[in-house]
Amino acid sequence: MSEKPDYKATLNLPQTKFPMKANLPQREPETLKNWRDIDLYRLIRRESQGKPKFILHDGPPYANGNIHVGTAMNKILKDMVVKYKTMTGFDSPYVPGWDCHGQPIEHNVEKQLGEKAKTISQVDFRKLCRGYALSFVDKQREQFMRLGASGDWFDPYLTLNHEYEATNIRVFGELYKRGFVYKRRKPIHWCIQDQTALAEAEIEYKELPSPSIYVKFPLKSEFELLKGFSEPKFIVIWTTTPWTLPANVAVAVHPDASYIAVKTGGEILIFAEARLGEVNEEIKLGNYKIVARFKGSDMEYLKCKHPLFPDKESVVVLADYVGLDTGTGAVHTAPGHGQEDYTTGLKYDLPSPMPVDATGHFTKEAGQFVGMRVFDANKAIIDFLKDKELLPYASEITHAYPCCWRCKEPVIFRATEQWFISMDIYNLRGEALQSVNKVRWIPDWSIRRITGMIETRPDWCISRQRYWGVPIPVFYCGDCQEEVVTDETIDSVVRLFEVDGADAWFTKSAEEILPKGFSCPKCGGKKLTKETDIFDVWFESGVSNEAVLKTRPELGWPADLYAEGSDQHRGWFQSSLMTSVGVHDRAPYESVLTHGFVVDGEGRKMSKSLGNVVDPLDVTAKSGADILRLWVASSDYTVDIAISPDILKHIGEAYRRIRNTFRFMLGNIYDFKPGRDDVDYGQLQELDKWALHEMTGLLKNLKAAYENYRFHAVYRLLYDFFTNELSALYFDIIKDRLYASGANSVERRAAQTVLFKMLVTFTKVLAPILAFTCEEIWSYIPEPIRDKKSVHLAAWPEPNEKYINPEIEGVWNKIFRIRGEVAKALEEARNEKMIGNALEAQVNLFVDDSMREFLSRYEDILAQIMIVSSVKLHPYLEAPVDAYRSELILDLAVKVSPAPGAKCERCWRYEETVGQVPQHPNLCARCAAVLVQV
RNA sequence: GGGCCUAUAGCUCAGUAGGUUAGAGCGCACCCCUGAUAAGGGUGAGGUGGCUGGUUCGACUCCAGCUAGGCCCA
Repeated sequence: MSEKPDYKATLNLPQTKFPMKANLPQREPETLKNWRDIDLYRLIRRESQGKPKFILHDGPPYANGNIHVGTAMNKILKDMVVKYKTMTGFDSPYVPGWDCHGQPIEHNVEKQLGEKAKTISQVDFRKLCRGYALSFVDKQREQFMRLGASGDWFDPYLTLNHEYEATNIRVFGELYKRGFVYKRRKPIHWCIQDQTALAEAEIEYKELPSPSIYVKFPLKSEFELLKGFSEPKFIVIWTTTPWTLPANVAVAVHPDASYIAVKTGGEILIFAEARLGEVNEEIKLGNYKIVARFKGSDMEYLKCKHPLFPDKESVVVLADYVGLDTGTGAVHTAPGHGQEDYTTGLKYDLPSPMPVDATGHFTKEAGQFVGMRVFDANKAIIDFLKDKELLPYASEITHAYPCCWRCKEPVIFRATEQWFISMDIYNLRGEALQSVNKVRWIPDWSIRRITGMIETRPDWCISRQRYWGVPIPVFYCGDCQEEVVTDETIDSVVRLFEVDGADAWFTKSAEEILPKGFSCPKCGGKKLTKETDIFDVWFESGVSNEAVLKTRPELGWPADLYAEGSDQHRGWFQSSLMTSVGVHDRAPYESVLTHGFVVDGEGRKMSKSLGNVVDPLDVTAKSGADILRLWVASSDYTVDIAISPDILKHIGEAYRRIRNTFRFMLGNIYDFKPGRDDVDYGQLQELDKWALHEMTGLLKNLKAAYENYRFHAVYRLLYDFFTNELSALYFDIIKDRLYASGANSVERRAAQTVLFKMLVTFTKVLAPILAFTCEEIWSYIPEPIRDKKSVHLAAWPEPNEKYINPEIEGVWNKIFRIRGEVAKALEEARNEKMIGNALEAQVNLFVDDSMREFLSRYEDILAQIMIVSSVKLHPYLEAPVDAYRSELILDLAVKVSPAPGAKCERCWRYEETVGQVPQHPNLCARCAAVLVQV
């Protein structure tokens, strides 16, 4: 029985326990547990001590619901920044935060309470809100941590913390002192049933009938363009809310629209020309004549008599929003009853009467209509107008009308006193714009957006009529009604909140809060009352730079970076800017990075109704957080980024490619001991030097990409390198050396030296992205190199200039170009069934003299590089007609022929040296020598 | 309706300051290998550059309009 020697066993084949299958959903939680066990975050803090700071300040997500793919992406992005900065020598603490107050939480707690919501005390209600918010902080914390984000998760900042709440007061006090704060009436949605203000999200629209009437406003001013007519003149308006007429102060017309004066039956009516047809149908103009035609702007500042109160006036104003699709092109304007009217009122400095009380009844300001409920007053007003012959048309229409989410009754717009931060009194707008210019905005169009928004934004309304939030710390004198805000009052509230939190505002009286014997600075009154409004939550999150960056010793102000979605140009970027500029005259950040929104594969936003929602928890559970992280890294976040099952599938495939590349490196260094087996640079083969050169160039590009937060460039650079330079070239070529050469031979150790360097380098360089996988790989790296407990503690691999070798790059680019052409020729030979494995081939290269001279220097390794058994050089002119002719390289022909010699049973190359060594008749000389040595 | 932004192969991305047949990787097809093996290698087929006009000798690249989509306003 002749047994063939088992030559396979004599090869140095890869060995590693690093599994090919990632099994991330199981493995990642183990890694997380390990990080927790060693308290990685503290370890990093300790090792970073004394290094320069890099502060990425976390924008607080709202403590409500589960995280979604957008928030997940945001946290991953931030984590990649922090991990990178940490590795590159910065002390980069990350303190996550949560926005814990506000209407949505209040709303959900109310829903849970049901009927009980109406009887529960304010203090008890706030307790429930707090519990609700904290429960979601817990939930989201787990979810964020699962993504691999490193941070001070168990000591986050919460806007409901006492000290944080106190900061609001301090900042408000400062802004007040500097004169930015003022009070003014502004219309808001108001439910007259529940007697409460409503947020936009608490409004439901229902189809309801409303009166539809035309009202004639008698023209009081002399109108130049109608000078020749003695008839009474009227501007005709259309409205569906007659009850708002008592608050009328103006009639708005479109500046550019054409208006006409129509003479009919002894009077002249003015309305938009475009509306003539319908107006005629509705008020039956009869025998009419157009006596004048003019632009809306011609009527500006004309005065009308108020149709209900003859001693009052209504002025004609211009407004772009006046539409010509319905009505008369003239709009009754009551600044207290509508958003647009309010804006127009501000522009023209109109008074803003509010003749409606909180219960929806007219006050005495409404004259003869006093005491009526607004919706009931419609009829009375219509009758009154009919009586005065100011009502040319009355009917009814059905349209979408806003209703209260809770009681389902129609709501009204009602002006109430609100607190504002002025953009212009002390030029906060201008200061903010200047500050913006000193900030680095990424991407660069971001500055256009923030600038445009600041230029046009209205004053900031910081008050809400709510329970769940931080009270606005203002007192009122019971005697002179004056608002009282002094250093003293602010200090006492700050101290109170620091100890007892904002709840104390609701449990203590003004007297208890204020210092003993405090009296009104103006009149000396002693009976003070408290403001009932609370802060807009944007004000709260806006002061985070003050409450967090300035108070936590490990942080610093201003932040180096804010990184949020592009919606925050209006939100947090701005609220933070305004509070900071208002108090410190500069932005709270040095740079701001903004990313787009997550959309589906078609670029559409995610919505339940479209059924295209991707749940990050789902992805993590099924594929792993590293898949999600790789997806984030692979996407260009400066625009909207897409996610879909299909995209995730591709990411999964890319992940496997990356993982296998590492597995190859790990598998081939199993017997390599750094410090013992390293080969000096000078002893490396040229190909090895080429690999190090390429790696060094890559490292430089990677650093530049990371520095500019261009993670998708990092991903692409690495992925392409793994595929093109490593898998297809370097790895493929060195396999022969690694497997077949003597285990301790220089050529094998040389390749291992390079592999080892690459392994360590790439593990580090990918760690900010594949946080889990790189940690896993790290645990497989031999001890002396793995001096840190975690790859995230490791120092960034800086490029080694020694490896830069442009000459080698030139040479090998040339060789690889030829290799590419050889591959094509081999493919043809394969298709012709001449060969299968390329090792069955001999490659005959027909090249011109200079090329031949160049290649002859590499003649003995060309076969190895082409991964064929033999390469022979010939003059180009000798190329046979059936040779493959290159289209890429001038004067290059390739003729593939069967390799001479016999197949070595160990290395599978066809060698004429097979059989030279008698003990191993089936081996080539090289392999035989290896075995003899052993 | 307004502001900012996007639109290059099925997917993710490159494309320098307008200039030869628009690139890469993945995926796909076919082939090889079976000593990276639920791996690896090779070859190849895929693009009216959202659409319509304009400027130019020449436009994916500049301008205008339109369409689709995103964020923020109204």
